[in-house]
Amino acid sequence: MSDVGGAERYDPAAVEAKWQRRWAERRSFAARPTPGRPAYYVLEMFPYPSGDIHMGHVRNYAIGDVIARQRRMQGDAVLHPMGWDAFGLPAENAAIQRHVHPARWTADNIGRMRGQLQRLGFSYDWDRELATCDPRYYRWEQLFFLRMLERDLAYKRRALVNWCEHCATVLANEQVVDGRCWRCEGVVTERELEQWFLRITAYAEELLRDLDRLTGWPERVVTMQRNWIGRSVGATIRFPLEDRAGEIVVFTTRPDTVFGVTFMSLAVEHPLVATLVAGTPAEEAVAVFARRVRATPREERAGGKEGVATAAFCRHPLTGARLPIYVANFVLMEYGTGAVMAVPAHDQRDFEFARAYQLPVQIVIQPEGERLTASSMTAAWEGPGRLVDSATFNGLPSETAKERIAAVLAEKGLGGPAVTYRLRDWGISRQRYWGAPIPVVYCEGCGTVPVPEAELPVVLPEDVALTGTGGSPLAAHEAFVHTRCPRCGGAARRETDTMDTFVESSWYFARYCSPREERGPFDRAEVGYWLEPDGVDRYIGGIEHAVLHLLYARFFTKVLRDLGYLALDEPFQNLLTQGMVIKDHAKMSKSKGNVVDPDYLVERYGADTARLFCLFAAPPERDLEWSDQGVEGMSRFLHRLWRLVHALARQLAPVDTPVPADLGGVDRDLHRRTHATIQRVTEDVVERLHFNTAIAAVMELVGALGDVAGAASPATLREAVDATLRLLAPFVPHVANELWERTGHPGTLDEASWPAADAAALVRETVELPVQVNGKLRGRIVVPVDAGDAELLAAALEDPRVQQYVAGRPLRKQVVVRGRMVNLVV
RNA sequence: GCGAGAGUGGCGGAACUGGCAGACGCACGAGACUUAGGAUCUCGCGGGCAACCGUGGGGGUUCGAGUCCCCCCUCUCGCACCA
Repeated sequence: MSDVGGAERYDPAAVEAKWQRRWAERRSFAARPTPGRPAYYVLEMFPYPSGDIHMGHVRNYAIGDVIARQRRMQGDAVLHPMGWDAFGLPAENAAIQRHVHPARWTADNIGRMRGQLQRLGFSYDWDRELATCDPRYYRWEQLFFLRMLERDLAYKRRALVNWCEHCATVLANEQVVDGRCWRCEGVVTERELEQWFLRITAYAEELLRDLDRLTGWPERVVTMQRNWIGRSVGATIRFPLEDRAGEIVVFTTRPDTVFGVTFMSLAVEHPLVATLVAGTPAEEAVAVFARRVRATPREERAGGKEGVATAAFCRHPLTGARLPIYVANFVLMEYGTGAVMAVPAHDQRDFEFARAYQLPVQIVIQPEGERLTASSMTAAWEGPGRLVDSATFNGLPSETAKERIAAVLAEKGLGGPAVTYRLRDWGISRQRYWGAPIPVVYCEGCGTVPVPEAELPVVLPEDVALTGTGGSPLAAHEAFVHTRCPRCGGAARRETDTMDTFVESSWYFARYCSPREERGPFDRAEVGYWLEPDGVDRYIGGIEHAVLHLLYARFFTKVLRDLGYLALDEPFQNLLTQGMVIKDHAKMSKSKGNVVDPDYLVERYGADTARLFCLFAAPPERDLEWSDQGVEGMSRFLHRLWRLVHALARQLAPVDTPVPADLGGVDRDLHRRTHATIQRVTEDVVERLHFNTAIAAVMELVGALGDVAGAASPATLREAVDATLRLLAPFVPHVANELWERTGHPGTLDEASWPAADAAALVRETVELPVQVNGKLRGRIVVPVDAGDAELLAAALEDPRVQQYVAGRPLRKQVVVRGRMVNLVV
């Protein structure tokens, strides 16, 4: 290549090292509350320190970095922190397999990954870095737990829980995916254990209601959370037992079908089952059946409708009819009351069950324009209709009947309107070592006693034996387990379960406001400045957390608000869920062998190229198909930019030379293009978050700049080059900064302002408009921008190609849209 | 089954409110510069000889539809015996 302008070759490694050093030395990205400046908090979901940064991280953080850098240039005070979701199972597994302590393993990984992030040039405020395994972090979490305990938002109970055999621990409902562990994909079974729960159900209504306020969230995520919370409106109905005290309470969404009940179905786990069958001939059969159902994994239970009759009966609360009680495999103890009133005529499951066990079908809803008969039915009628054989409710539409019947039940003390949620309380006990200790002790005399706040943190001891042979390592740590009861001073044992790591990630975003604060979890002023009242301005992460993390964090935010820590209803005002990084039509993963190593990319092409490709190849919310050749393309663009700017350097007017008002020809056009690009890029970056089109627009400007290099005046060239570098700064900060410095700017580009489009520059005198004949493009005309309809029409008719198509035929209609097009209908 | 989203060149993707389909990039082709080129630069690049035809398929609304309406097909994701 000819050595244009005497410049040396673009060497990304040298340029990037130089600027990264400078940023670190100057603490360029330290977030400082600045009165009079708008605060902007942009956050990417923090990583689990698994060992290495992967392309998914690079994409996620590149998106966040564009936003952070653009906002800084725009004049906002920006908080853009990074930290580590550092507790969790992989650390423990590594310890068992490789005999490294989880703390060591985690710290090493953090060190390595921090270096990788720094080499990518992300503009984090490293002074605010935090790791959740640090006692200075989790001590506050323990405090929150104690406060939740006081308010009965944390509680312990014996419960059926999801147990992952492989991970040897309990999983929350949210962590069971298709009957398998979310992490290791091992089969999940049921176990009954003493567990700590957080009462997220107390917030079900608010979590659901406030979804409507999350207008900055993708609808998909909102819908998933709505479905997960799963609110059902209906009624509870009490069915008294026959010949003994007690009753079966059911929840139903169809109180209108109550007169169609012909039997009862109980879950095998229902507490009443044992007493109902005790000493009856059914006892043995029910026990066998219950054992079998319990042993069946949840996903397989969905097979067929099966059940066993107990010998017991109950009474219909309104008719007094005698109803047999069954135990059935399809009734879930976790939902509603674990008991179902069976209405075979109007519920498909009950219908199938009734047919299988020859139970009566009683029609009580007749659909519009049809006449169902029990004997001819092949499926339940689950739709609306009018009530029949329902005493005083006959003739009512089913919708009205739902309310009337619920009201009557309430009057008579037989039940009443009720709402049920699918959402369960959050089980947070984990029988594992590498997590935050749950701050309670068990005293023989006093029972469960909270650790006094003054004694926090309950520090996780490091000297444990990690054998992998089962059982919590903490339980084997004598010095940790044996303690004194804070209440009576007697001997006591510590809780040896640790907290689910999702607890740590439920509040970390708030801790970033004051990560070093020791007097409390949050510094009032910092939290007030950065976070309140609307939360993180822009949160970016993968869709896989749509219900897990994002629901827990919402819950925690509301709890912290009610505990008086935060004046905040929702943690994340705007959410951007970025797509996966795909290669060869599959998600990049080690097991598939299709990973691209960011280190290699940085080494070979530089961080700027890696970032640019991630941002250019697809809009953020879509999946990104990896292309090695696409990466080459981005690298070429940066080399071209480097050469062009160097070639132009000597032609540029001094910094800040104003562009004259009376430009002509090439200059006028370049000036206009510069400002048009500023406008387009600003809109794409700030409002649409479509970085791919923003980059494309800058590429066009760079192309135009190359075309007019020799012809334009120094002042317009200076303006165009400066604008290009400013617009590129958030995407490729190293090379943009370097070129900025090399084109004579005294300050750094990081400190420069985001350019503003000048409306006057955008004005054009003439425009080229398409002319259609009968809706088909036939010609183009160049007309003054302010041309009137008549002028446009005349110009259109003068176009030779248009004339050819009109061919003297009379105009039936003409459509003239000023500034857009002309359509002639003949 | 319920819910959400998506189908545009060889590929990734543009076209924001109905108004020039395919911006930008990749791949590909031709040429230039060269001892050489996997560097760089220039030009071309939806299909068709053409009239024309083209945004998953079929209808419709409109002067005009990738965009709006109806029906259908395919794919992705989430939930799923939820009473």
